[in-house]
Amino acid sequence: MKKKGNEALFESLSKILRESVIAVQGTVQPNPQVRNGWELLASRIDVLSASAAPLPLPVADKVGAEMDTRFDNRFLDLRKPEHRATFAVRSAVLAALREHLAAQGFVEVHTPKLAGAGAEGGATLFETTYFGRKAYLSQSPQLYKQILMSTGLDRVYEIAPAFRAEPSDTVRHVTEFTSFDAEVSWIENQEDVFRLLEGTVAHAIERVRAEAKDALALLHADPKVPRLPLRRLPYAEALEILRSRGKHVRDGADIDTEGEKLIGSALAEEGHELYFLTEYPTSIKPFYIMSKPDEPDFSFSFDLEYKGDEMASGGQREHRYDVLVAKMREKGLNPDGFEFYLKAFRYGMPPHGGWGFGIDRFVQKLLDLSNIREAILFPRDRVRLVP
RNA sequence: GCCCCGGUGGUCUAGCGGUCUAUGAUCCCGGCCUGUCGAGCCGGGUGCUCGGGUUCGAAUCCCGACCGGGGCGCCA
Repeated sequence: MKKKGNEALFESLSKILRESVIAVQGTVQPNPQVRNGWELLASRIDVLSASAAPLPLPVADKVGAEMDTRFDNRFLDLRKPEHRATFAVRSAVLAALREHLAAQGFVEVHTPKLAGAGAEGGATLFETTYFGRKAYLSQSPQLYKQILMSTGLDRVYEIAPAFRAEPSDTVRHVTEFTSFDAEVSWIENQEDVFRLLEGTVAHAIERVRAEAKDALALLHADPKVPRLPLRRLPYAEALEILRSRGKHVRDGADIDTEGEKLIGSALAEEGHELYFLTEYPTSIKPFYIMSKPDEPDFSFSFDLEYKGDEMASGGQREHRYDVLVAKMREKGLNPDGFEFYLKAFRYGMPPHGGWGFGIDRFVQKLLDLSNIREAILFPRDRVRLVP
């Protein structure tokens, strides 16, 4: 826009406030001085929607903004291309998961998010009312996807919100997250589950690299495609690694965050960003996980770790009715409250296994985002319920 | 919930007992300049989270509330 030639138009242009929505009519012509090689010589400018000032959040300015300010004004925050890029990547991840699992014969399902009873007991549930009755927001599709294993829908997955009323205040927890769950029948053993999960994750990273190049460049991210099979690190070996690094974890106890990070850096030194931590003690896993027949204190369970953070947990499920009921009692749960679930095990249930995988966390680690909230459009945490 | 750190114009910051009628940037307003830039220059505008206390004097020190950041627990 030049002042000489059309002073009135220049004047009106200079009155337009930042972030206004405008329509410009004019001539496009090449110009080597301009970044993209083209410039638009305006002959007419219409303001379709004027912006107010000052902006509650800088968009094109030199100054930054704190996370809280950003999430209070997410619509403006997302006008920054590098913030939008995260969601292009997230979308590519989701497309890749669906594409890959469809090719493996999976069916995408949806299970209820309103439930009459707590799924696994212990976990903190959001309570709500349902026509005068108590109801809860689902914290996991676990029991439903297992029920489906008795139906002939042998391979299912679900990508849906999950709710946890745990007051966790960390960069990797939110109260509403997107869970990618899968469950597979007729498995031989856990290896079948490992292969499916690692193949799916590797495919997702490959596809993001291929299809979200611009977004990755904006985010200065360069995720590595893992070599398969991923390292399987049994719990007992993990404890040894910790001991060799001066950290003692009692055999049978859970590995705390510090330990998890130590193992993460140990395996990173061996070149493993992604790996399975396997065969956890039975005592720290839920009732539906199958114990090892030869060492019942340990289980056919696993976590998938990525850059020292937990992405998924899963395992082979206990499909034998009597054993399952006994395990519930051992964990202090009353089987009567789970009749809707147990019923499905009484009339023929194939051996099966699966996982629950955190999409938001995966996008966070994939892009090395410092906070999981960055990977969510409108995050929900202990204090944030708006917008 | 516990531990550590912090709350200064719309936004992001400097200041950490008097020299603060508070720094710089951004933004907005006015002016100048300008062929490429989240351009530049000049002038103006907007602020110490709230409530107590200490002190001759508090943005600055103490206590509390509220809010935020990080860590832990827990997990996806």
